[in-house]
Amino acid sequence: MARKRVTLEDVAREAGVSPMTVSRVINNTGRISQATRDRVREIIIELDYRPSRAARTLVTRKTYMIGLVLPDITNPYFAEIVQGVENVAWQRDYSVLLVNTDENTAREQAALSQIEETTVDGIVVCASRLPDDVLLPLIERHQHVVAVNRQVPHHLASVVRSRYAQGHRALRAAELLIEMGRQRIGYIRLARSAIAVEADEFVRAIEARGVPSSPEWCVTCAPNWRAGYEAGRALLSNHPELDALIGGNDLVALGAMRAAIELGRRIPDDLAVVGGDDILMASQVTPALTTFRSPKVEIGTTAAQLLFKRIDGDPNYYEHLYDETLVRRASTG
Amino acid sequence: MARKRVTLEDVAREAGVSPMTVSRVINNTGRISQATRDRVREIIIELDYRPSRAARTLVTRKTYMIGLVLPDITNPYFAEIVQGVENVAWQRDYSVLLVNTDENTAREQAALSQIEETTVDGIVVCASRLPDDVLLPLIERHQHVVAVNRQVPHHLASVVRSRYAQGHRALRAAELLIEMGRQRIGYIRLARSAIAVEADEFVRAIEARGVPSSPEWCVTCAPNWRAGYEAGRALLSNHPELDALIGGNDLVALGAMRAAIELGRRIPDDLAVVGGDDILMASQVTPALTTFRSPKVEIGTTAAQLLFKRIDGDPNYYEHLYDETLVRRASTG
DNA sequence: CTGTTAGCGCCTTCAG
DNA sequence: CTGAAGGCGCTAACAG
Repeated sequence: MARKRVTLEDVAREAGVSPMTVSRVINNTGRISQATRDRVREIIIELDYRPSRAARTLVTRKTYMIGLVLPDITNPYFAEIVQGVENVAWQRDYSVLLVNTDENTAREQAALSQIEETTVDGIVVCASRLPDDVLLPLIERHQHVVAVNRQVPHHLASVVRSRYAQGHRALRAAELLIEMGRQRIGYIRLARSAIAVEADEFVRAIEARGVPSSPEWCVTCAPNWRAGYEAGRALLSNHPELDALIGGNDLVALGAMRAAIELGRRIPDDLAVVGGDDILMASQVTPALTTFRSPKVEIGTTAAQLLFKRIDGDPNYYEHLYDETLVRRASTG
Repeated sequence: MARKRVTLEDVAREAGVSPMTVSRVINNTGRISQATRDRVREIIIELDYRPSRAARTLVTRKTYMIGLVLPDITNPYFAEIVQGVENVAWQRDYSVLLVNTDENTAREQAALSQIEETTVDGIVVCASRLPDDVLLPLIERHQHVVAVNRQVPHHLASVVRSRYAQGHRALRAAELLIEMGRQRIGYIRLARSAIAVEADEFVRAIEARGVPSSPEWCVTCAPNWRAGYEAGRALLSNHPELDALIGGNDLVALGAMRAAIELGRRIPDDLAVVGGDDILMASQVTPALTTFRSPKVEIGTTAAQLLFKRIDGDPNYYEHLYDETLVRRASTG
């Protein structure tokens, strides 16, 4: 059944040249006469020869693959980043090894330590949930890495992240809500997120503006719709006094908004809601969600480009900052 | 800088054993005394030895990677399939090579012909847009392939697909709409989709029920929200008489529904809308979208399982049929 | 239980 | 412009 694999040597024999010549034709390297080049090409097609990646990798040490580690592919935010990375990789004839860690840090850790240089020429790590003391040693072993939405020492990786400080979104959202007269702002922050602000910091920032706040109005949940729904339901049941809600990302905010509606809150009259990354759904629900637009595909393409810069030999690490712009919609009135 | 790679031999030398022994320890194969096993393990850690995948692949002919080819990762439908595939691969210590073809058939073709057996141990192909005469030769070259939502000869690949015939969803939706009294049903079908029904077939099926229809009420568009929006806008502008709309999938139906709302149609009073796969957004918009629920994650896990069956040596190809169940929501009244 | 031998398929290096 | 030799790092198949 499995007829023997066609190798370089087979092609060489058939073409009456040395394996080396065939190799040169394939890689377009060295000087080869047009005649033999054509002849070899013919034989390659005739024999349906396909080079062995493994053999090539063994000697060149290049895999022509990049790794992409992310927490949840079903979050449209990450799906768009994947699209960006994929596009750039495609143009460079690279493949993308996807590792979806399903918000599981153990899995992420395993992935990062197993995806060696022998598997992949470089790595893009998205919004890692791992603490610094676990993540940094892990990326230290890789020659080329780009971190997305995560601060990492400049000598370890390139970085693509928001121009603003961590927690910026939540604080900026709070500011907006206060300006609009909201006085009791709930906050559903994301568990283990590098960009979340701590509850007490959030409380202090709000109180600094002369508005009451409380750590009781802050809850933490996983970054998906279901978790947001449940967190919102719990928070609003326990604290009916809230007149505004900030979600760590759109999915969470949308889940919470659904819970609010089910609990009879009218939005934005009784309750204003703000999200975080502007996924499609945010603009399509009723009322539409006020959120921050982030350039998702661009994040992916830039991350891939910075990675290829390194792969191409540039010894520097870079930092790319992107802007998040507030998009005001009906959920805040 | 790049300190020399640590190899099996280094470990062997340091441990005072033969490379073969080290290999056996790593692969947990053969009988090794506990003493030497421990000793070797120690040295491996001490030297921070990592096996070379390429070298191993070269001799074993196994890459421990599977390929996943799909048209659009930003469609939540496919994102969930990815999640399913990823989970199974993860359990088996396999990696997933993702190829997002961006609805570009040339790219899909390239991917399928380049992702060789030397790169990947098997392939899952989702909803290929390629015509049979292009797709079949392509998958013929691969030892192990699973096709999702696509009919393929039983001797070429395993298949995961809906229990119902092609076009079932659209026809079933039409039936429902007719039952509910709709008389002028528009259809936005997906371009190059294996599950779409042809316009004239659709028209005939409806007329067979004594309801008027017309090919003019059928348009074709790309399977994304934007395209659905534009198709819906055009269709409703040209044919204000329509009182119902069927979309090829949820994204398209949701886009069309948005267009309808912007054109002043009240849903479901003036216009009923039906979608296709039940993504999260379908249940969250207002009015919520009537659609068909498909077991997306299950599709992914099943596809991966069927693939591993083959990889594990089962010579058979299988066919897994899943059910799509109608979910009636407000968009149809 | 452990070692030896012989490649896997390709590319680097050095000769012509 | 082309070829010969050697080795990348690992494991299969046999010996012991």
